[in-house]
Formats: sequence, C-alpha cells, structure tokens
Amino acid sequence: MVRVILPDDSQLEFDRPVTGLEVAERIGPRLARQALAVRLDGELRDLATVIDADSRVQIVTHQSDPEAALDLLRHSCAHVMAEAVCRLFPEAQLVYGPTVENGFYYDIDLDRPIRPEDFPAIEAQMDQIVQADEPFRRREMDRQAALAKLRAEGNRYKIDNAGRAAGDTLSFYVTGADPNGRFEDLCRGPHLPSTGRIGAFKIMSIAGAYYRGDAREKMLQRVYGTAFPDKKQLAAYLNQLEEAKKRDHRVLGRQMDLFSFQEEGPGFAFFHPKGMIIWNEMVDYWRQVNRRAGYQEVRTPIILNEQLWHQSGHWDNYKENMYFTRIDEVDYAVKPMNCPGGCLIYKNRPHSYRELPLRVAELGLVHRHEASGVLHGLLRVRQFTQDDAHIYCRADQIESEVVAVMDLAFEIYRTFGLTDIRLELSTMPEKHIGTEDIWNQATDALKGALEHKKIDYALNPGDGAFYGPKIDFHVRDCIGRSWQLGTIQLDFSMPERFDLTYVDRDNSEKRPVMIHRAILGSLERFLGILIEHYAGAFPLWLAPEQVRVMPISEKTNEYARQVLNRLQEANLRCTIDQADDKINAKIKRAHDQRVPYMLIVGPSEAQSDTVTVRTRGRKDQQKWPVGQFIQIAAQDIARRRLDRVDSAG
RNA sequence: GCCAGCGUAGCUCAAUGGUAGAGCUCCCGCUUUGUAAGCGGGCGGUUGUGGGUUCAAGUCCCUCCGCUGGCUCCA
Repeated sequence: MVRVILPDDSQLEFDRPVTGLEVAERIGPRLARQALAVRLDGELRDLATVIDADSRVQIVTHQSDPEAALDLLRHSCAHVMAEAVCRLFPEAQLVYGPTVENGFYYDIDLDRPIRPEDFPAIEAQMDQIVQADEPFRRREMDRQAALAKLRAEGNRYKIDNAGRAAGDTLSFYVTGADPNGRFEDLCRGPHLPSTGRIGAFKIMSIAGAYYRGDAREKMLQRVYGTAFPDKKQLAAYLNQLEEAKKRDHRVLGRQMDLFSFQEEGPGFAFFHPKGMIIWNEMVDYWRQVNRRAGYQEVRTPIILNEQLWHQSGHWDNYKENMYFTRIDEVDYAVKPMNCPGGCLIYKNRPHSYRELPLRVAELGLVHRHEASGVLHGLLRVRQFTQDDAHIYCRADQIESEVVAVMDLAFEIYRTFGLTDIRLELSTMPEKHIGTEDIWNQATDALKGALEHKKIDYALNPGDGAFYGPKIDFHVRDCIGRSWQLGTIQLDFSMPERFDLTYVDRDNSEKRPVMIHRAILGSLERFLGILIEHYAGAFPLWLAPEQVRVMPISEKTNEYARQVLNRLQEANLRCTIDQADDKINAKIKRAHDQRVPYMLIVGPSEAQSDTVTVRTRGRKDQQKWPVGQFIQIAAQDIARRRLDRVDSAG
C-alpha cells in the first residue's frame, strides 16, 4: 500500500504504486487536466513518475506553482526547439539547453551558421511537434550503459555532460509516438507530460557562445527562445520589450540631445550641453554629501610614468586593459585606476595616527581598453569618470568605515530614487597580489560589515579586484541587464607596495589599510542608468530644462518674456517657445522633450500676472501667481524632490 | 577579441541588379492661434570606407570602420 500526503496534510491511499497523474486523477479531473509535474517530498519530478513509497506529493500546475511550471515549460520548449533544429540540420550536435530568466537557450554545434531567417522554419517545425502533442518519456540507464550509448553516438559534448552529472543513474528524454522515440536527448529533466502543453513560444535571437564559457574552446551557436503558458502572456512579454526599448538610454540620449558617440572615438562619450547640466547637478550633489561625510577631494594626473604601474601591480595584472604612450623617450601609461596616483599624494608627507581615517575622494578620469564587442552606450565605455575615494585607516577602523560607506551609498541612491539595489561580495581571483592570509582577513572584515548591517548579499567567488575583495552594488537596466554601480574594495597590498605609513601613538611607523570605494561607480554609467530609470523624465532638480514658457500667440510674447526673466532671476533653467505654432504643438513638443513644467500664458494670464501651469505627466493645469510658482519650484529643487513632477521611475 | 545581424537625408524608415523616395526636423511664407502635431513651399544624399563582379550596384562578392544582440571580460 502507498500512502500519499497532500500539501493540506490530507492523505490518500493506493493499493499499488501510482503515477503522479493517477494521484491527480484521484483528487479531481480538473486538476488532472492541469497537472504538469509533481513535487515528491519537495523534489520536482515528471508527472509520470511512479510513486512506490509513502511520500508527500504536490501536483504542480500553473496555478499552484507558477515559477516551477514556467521553468518546466521553457525547459521542455528548449527540447522541442532542439529537435526542430536537428530535423532541419541533421548534422547538428546538441550541447546544453537550460532555462534563463526570460526564456531558454540551446547551445548547438553546427558548422552552418543559423540565421534569423531560419527562425520561421525552426518555429514551423516546433509548431508541428507541439501540435502532435507527443509525450516526453524519461528513460533511465546506469552510468556505464549511458556512457557507452553516448560514445557510440559520438556527441563529445553530451559525453562530457554525462561525465560531470552526479549519481549512478543518467536519464534521457524521448519524444515521439513509437516506443523507441524519434528524438532523444540526455537530460536531467523533469519535463511537461507532453509537447502539447507548451503554450506560446518564440525564437528570439542567435548568438555565439564559447563551449563551457571558455574563450579557448570552440564557439557554439546559442539559440535563444522564450515560452509562456499562452499567447497573451507571450504578447505581453514582447510588448514589455518594446516598451523597454523606448527608455533605452542610447535612444533617449539622442532624442533628448544629451550625449553622442562618434566613429572617431568608439567608447568615448561626447556630452552635449543638456547632458552636462545633468552631469554637473550630479557632481554638485556628490560633492555636497561627500564633504559632509568627511571626505577631502584631490585630483591626480591621467598620464603617469609606466614605472608606477609596475610598482602598483597593474602592469602584471591589468596591462591588457591599459593604454600606453611615450613622452621624450620615456614610457608612460594612461591611468585605468586612480589609486596609485592617490598613494603618491599620501606619501608626499608623513601622517599621524590622529589623521586616520583619512578619506580622500577624487572624480578620476580613467581609461580602460575594453574589448570592442562589449561597448554599450554609456554603460560600458573606454573612458569614464569614477567617483572614487580612498580611505586610509587602521585595521580596527575597517568595519565602521565600510559601514559608513554603505550608509552613504544607500543615501545617495535613495536621493535618485534608486531602491532596487543588489549587493555582491567578491572574493580572491586567480590573478591577485598579497597572501591568502591577508585575503581571508580582508574578506572577513567585509563580511563583518555586511552582517553588522544585516544586509542580504550574494557571494561571487573569485571575482574580487586583483588587490583585494570587494562589495559591489548592482542595479538592473531597463531590459533586465545588471550593471555595477558602487564598489567597496579592501586593500592591504597597495599600502605595502607603496610603503605607506603613519606614525602611531607610540611613535612607531605603522602600515595603514586602504579602502577603495566608488558609489555612483562611473558617472557615465550612472547617468545612463538614470536616463533609463526615469525614462528621460528627470526630476526637477536634474532636468536640463526645468520650465518652458509658452505664449498662446505672438500677442503675449512680451508678457512671456517678462515671466522668463523672473524665472531666470530665480535661477530656474528655462526657455521660451515663441514659435509660430498653436499651443497644441508647443505642448506636444515640450512633452516630447520631457520638460517638467509648461507655463502657458495668454492675454488672461498677462492681465492677472499669473501663469497656467501644466505639469509633465498630467493633463490638468492650474493658474498660479508667477511668484508662487517660482517659490514652489525653487523649494522642490533645493530639496531634490522626486515626486511632484512625474518621474517615470 | 569571437559568433550572428545591421549601416540609405540631422532623426525614423522606403526603394524585383535598371532615373535614390516619404514623414518628422530645419529654413521661408500664410495663419495670430487656449491645452499632446494648422496649411503651403523649399533646403537636404558620391547610399559607412576601399576594392571587385556586371552594359548597369543602395541591392551581389571581398577588405576595413562603426553599431546592435550575445559570448569572454568589466565601473
């Protein structure tokens, strides 16, 4: 007898082993129709799995367990796509086909390139397979037999996969009506009961991907697809992608005339006047809070003697990313980081323990030779400005300093309305300087700070800077890609290399610890993220143009100019639209340019010394005395208020 | 850097290997405008670069440059 315990703790009894489907049928026909898989004692398994011992069973449906159901669906769809590709290209070798955040991909080794124009043919084959509603059948073999079978078939990737799979039993999935199946793939599973349960799918893109992510390995073809329970959800997802494209900072940057890139300087941004306004507002704010947090500011040269970079370790660990030049027969390097220059300032005079922690900030312009294929608008460039700082302190001050930097970072992010931030702790990479002991000590200090703050974080092993472990702050762009903003890096090595010292209370020379930190990260990247975050609708304090005065006709141009003067005297960034257009056209233009406030003036306003205020993102408008409008706007700017005008974030 | 795709007017996009075109922007008129695009006219191109195939190339082939999506890498 088999006893099955359901999630509500009720029990079902069967006089023989049963499948998940039979359990669902016993509960009800509707559940049986919706059932996609089972959780056996919490573990996700095929619906056809035979339950031969007492266990807890949960029937997985789109309703009961949407995440697992979607994952099953997508993974099964990856198989269907793989089969479709193999039908069209029998010489294709399948490699690996997992689900990813918004769909799935399958890596395929095929000498003929798969092109976007092949997608309809692949999708047509997939349609056939789905229409046929064929069962996915699991076939288990012991490891020896499975390996023998795979060797006979000669797919080196699957042999490799099988070799790395855990356990003594390997599984294959078969689709196709006849018992031997038509299509079979080594796979851990589980799957949907049958191909017909895949709702709506679409092949999205094709990309090269190195086998096992190793650039020395063969480049495979990675076909990306997505799938949803029904057409409506697929359409909603595609629509969401379209919407995301509209807030892409590269599109908005051009439309709003904020910045540009030119062929003459790939990866080097050109900032236009409106972009510079936002930039300068960011910097003003940054200076203000950093000063308050006890930072001093310095500025170090962009080009420094190559010898310095040997001393710092950058030559050995970072030279692939550096630019070099010669001046008067002497070798120089363009700085990729600010720390060595900062160390030279520190060394310029002796320091007392009384000065520590010494917090030194720098808006440092760095150059890094990034691979051409990774450049991406403002988010990945070859020249950028870090809001860097180096904190020189004693070991016992590390934790409180790191905590203070985290507090400062969250305060700054909050000012910009960024609240969806993820933290990562990165540990010692292969290429590094300093002993393992020092690394452990530094890593523990960072962990201590995180735990002290009770902040959730992900561990990112082996991803630290070459000189120390780090805590990174990440935020997502509008299409879901994650970008690093701030970073806090602990460094015991640079002080050693540069022989940095301070004189302690007992008159002995001691070695300070260095904390490298950036909060905005790169001003370029941060601006890019902000553009996407606000969808171009910047809050008043950041908006390149804060107010636009719009006369109804030429008859009120004179009054409009008087209003403009008063706005200018109040330091508001404002323009006047005197074009020979109807007010509708002016409003449309101002909306397109995302101007926060439109002040509409006609004869009636001129008579009463008022303006009709139309606020971005709203249709209603109010008539206000000019002075009152100026007062409210000035106050919102001073407070860096985010919410009075609609910011799309 | 690697794989695939793309590159036509300032912008968004058309053009079976056969005379490069539209809308918007911009300029000039008309209109004097009341809450998300008034009307008319005009300017604007050696089709990213260099080569090749062809009677003929925006279109086909090759080189280089740039961009897009991934991969490796990274703030």
